[in-house]
Amino acid sequence: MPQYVGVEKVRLLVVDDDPPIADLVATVARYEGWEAVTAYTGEDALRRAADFHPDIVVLDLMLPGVDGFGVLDRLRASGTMVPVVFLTARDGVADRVAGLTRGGDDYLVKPFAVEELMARLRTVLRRSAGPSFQRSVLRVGDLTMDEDTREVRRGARLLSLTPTEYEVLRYLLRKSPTVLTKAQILDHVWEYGFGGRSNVVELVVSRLRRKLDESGDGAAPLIHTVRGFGYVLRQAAE
Amino acid sequence: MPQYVGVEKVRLLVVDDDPPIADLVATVARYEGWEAVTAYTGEDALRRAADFHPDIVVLDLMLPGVDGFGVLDRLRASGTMVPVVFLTARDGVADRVAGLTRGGDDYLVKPFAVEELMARLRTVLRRSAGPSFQRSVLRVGDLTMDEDTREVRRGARLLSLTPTEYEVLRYLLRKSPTVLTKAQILDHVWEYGFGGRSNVVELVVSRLRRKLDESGDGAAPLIHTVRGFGYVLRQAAE
DNA sequence: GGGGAGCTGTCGGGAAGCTGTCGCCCGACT
DNA sequence: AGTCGGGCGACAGCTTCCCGACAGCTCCCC
Repeated sequence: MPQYVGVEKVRLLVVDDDPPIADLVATVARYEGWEAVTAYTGEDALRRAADFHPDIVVLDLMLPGVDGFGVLDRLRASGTMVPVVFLTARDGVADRVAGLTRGGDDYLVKPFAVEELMARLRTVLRRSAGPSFQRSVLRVGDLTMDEDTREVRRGARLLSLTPTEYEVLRYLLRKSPTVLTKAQILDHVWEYGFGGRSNVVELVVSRLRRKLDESGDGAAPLIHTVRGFGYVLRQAAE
Repeated sequence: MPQYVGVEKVRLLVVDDDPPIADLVATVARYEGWEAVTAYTGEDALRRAADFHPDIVVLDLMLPGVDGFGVLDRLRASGTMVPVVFLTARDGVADRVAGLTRGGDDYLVKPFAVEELMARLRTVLRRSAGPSFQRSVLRVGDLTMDEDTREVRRGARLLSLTPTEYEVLRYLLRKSPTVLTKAQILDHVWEYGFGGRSNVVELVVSRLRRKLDESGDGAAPLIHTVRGFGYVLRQAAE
């Protein structure tokens, strides 16, 4: 499985006053092999930051007490340059956040999809690692995905994917050659709280297949159905 | 027997208000060499978690009193990051669960098959163990089963199994070289409460044998009948 | 702010594959 | 030689999957 960020365990601090959300993020991160710690208040966040020394912070801006900006200011005041990825409500303070996202920082609007959050965290870490960071390119067979340029190619042919298709394909790529259930794909790629208990995943996979394989030259299919279980992305079943 | 998670005994807490279900799970886990403790109420669950320090929790969401979510919140509030596998009724709170399971935790719909639950528990444990988890591959003779890719091979030949066949074979593999009765196989691989007191097991074994041994080169049979008792998977009968 | 283009998800029909029942045959043990 | 458990062909009902058609939505451009 592609490993993005060094060999060390990444240390992540998650700050959100909504425990399920904080816990969700922490759990996903651990699932990726990171170390994660949560804080539900601004004060707690500062305390944790002081003794946990995170490599990256996920910070909700809507905190009771000391709000997200306050936490950020105090973090910076204490001299740490740890990169931060902000979480904000949709119609919230997007403009003010935008001003803060220079450097290695970034932000995401709630509700978000966990794969997207993890992708951004990886990107931010990669960039903050130094000026000489290398491109992140996922590859399976003759299919490549450049996560910086968002270019996806089958061989030399450039594919034009919609955002959803891109996310599903990225997840399949990252997990290849593991077989994923539709529920896993739905849970990781769609926003938490998405109700659709439907066949969206099937549909997106169907559209992806068409784009991946459309060239007349009969390229071998890359996305395989494991009937009764899910989908895999990999070369040649046998 | 393949061992999935370290050398220590896994400590499992099972929380379900239906004692037969909780006990069923606990019994199976103990049979696997784990330590298992049950709780039938939310309050009891929290108490047990506090002094038993489980490595993993099976948590029914439909609890009287403090419900599953409440238990989870309080567990997290007390700082424990123990992974959880949820149980839910079919058309129940599936959406709310989804929000919680996008992490590395997992969930299962009742009624479930015991082997499937154990498989998921092992997977969750494996992944939460750290970034360096390795593939889980079961092997007996020249038969291999990769639990991540779901690839099953006899030698180099790739087999194509249906979900039921896959589950039965996995159970036989995991228990090899123990002889299993048809009742054991039925009880572990089929959902509890399955009515078919029939010859389904024979039938699936029959189909499996054909697929395992079909190659013209007369590979030695791997599934052996112990007449009047059951089946074993192992090389060379004696 | 009106119109258009593209994206996303719902519905539903049709095809393919999977599962369990029936029942006959066979081989093993008595 | 008889009895009984096991093997397995055939089949029917059901589940799963695929994908065409369409409608609501968003975003962008004029």
